[in-house]
Amino acid sequence: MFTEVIKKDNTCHDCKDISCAAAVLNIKQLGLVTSNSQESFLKKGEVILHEGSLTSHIIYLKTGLAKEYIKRSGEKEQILQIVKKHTYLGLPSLFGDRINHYSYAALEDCKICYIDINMFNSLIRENGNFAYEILISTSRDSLNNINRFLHRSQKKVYGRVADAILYFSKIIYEGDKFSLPISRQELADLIGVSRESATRVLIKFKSEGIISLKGRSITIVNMDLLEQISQKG
Amino acid sequence: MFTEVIKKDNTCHDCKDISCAAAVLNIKQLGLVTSNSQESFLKKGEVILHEGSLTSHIIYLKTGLAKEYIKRSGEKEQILQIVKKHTYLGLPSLFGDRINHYSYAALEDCKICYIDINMFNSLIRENGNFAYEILISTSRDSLNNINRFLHRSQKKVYGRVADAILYFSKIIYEGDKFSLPISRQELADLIGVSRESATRVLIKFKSEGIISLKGRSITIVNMDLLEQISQKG
DNA sequence: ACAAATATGTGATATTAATCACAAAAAAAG
DNA sequence: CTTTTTTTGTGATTAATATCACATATTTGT
Repeated sequence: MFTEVIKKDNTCHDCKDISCAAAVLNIKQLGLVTSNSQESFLKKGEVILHEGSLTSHIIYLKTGLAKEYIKRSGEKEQILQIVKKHTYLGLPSLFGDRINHYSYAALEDCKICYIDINMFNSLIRENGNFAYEILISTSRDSLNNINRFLHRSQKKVYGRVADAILYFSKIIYEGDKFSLPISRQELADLIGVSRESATRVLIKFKSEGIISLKGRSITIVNMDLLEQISQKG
Repeated sequence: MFTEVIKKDNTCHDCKDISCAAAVLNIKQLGLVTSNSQESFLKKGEVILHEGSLTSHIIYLKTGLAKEYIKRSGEKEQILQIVKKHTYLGLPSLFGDRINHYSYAALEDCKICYIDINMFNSLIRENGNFAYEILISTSRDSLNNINRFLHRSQKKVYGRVADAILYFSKIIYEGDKFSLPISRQELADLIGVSRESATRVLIKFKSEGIISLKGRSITIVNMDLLEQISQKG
């Protein structure tokens, strides 16, 4: 019985955290994935993947939260997005030029799966439905990222901070009370403003009763107003 | 002989402007594409596709140049990129939610091909190699766009204008002498600055001998310096 | 528990680039 | 070939936000 439990945890077929895409694979293909993938654990703060490295494996985030970012020497860090569990990391890089374009670091303890890229590619070529699911996920990701960037560039600091709070509320935590998984500096890097400006606006929102704020804990008090600020820039 | 020429122009198999992806289809599949697609012509300035519309057909740009942009009422126009021939328009929108997220307008007279989306989708599902090619093209597009946005947001006006000039030189025209296909306002919309600022910087570059400029014609005189300005922001 | 290191908050100042208000030039229309 | 419309260029002004320079918390390590 004990060995059976271990076995369940170790096959993709029985994995609770299986991806939407892998769900369309047949038993044989899933078995292939099982024998060509490797689970691993990372502690909060650890780097999962570094930009510039060659993609030797696909990484699938089974549990936990990570940041997707770029940090070039001399430049300030830019956070593209916060990545939730059940997501493949760096797919566009794999299909683009096989060099990772973004870095990923764990914001919480994470469970990840390394998957062999050659097997991953052959699955795409031999199973159109799998390919289709991957296309859907990369397409949505692209639309979301570009959408966020486009809007950001039209907005002033108030609108951007409002956006960030709504992003954590609606996309990441799906609730209006949460604890930010990132520092003020990182929040600023996520929305492309200075740390000081981000801080100031958060405190302004607090003093105006739009949010309640204590350290990294935020509760949205006046959602309508926050959305209005996000809209109007 | 005359009819043969006509026929050649009208089948995908003999199309000079066939996409990389379609090139991996077999004869039968190409025949299917031929009978489910329709060529069309657009004049400079015409809108090819409007954001918010439902994707009823995939559009493939056979010849000409177009701009990919977003224009919401009240907001200023944002140009995402200039699209060259041999490109599918709006693929991420098709796989995302079937609503077009971007608009496209012809910057030159264009020849386009409307392709039925149901057939396109079934080709992806039944031909993994085709799917793979589509994945490559959407992935590269996504990386390029996000790369451009990320760098832009770190740069001041000088760096952005330099970027735009280099973009037309290296990506669009592949030469250091070209005529801008867009107005000053559109150039500003492409790099996210005001028209006045864009104009001022262009003139500054001209007066410093970095480019020669007459109306919309640009020749890059000092490429090294221009690249340095692009790098240093 | 204490010291050191790191993160956060705050005011003053500087800088950048947008906006405004026109003038000039170029393109389109008649 | 004019007249009208659109695009482009230019100076002055304004507004937004980054930067700097610290003070104050908070976290981490010993």
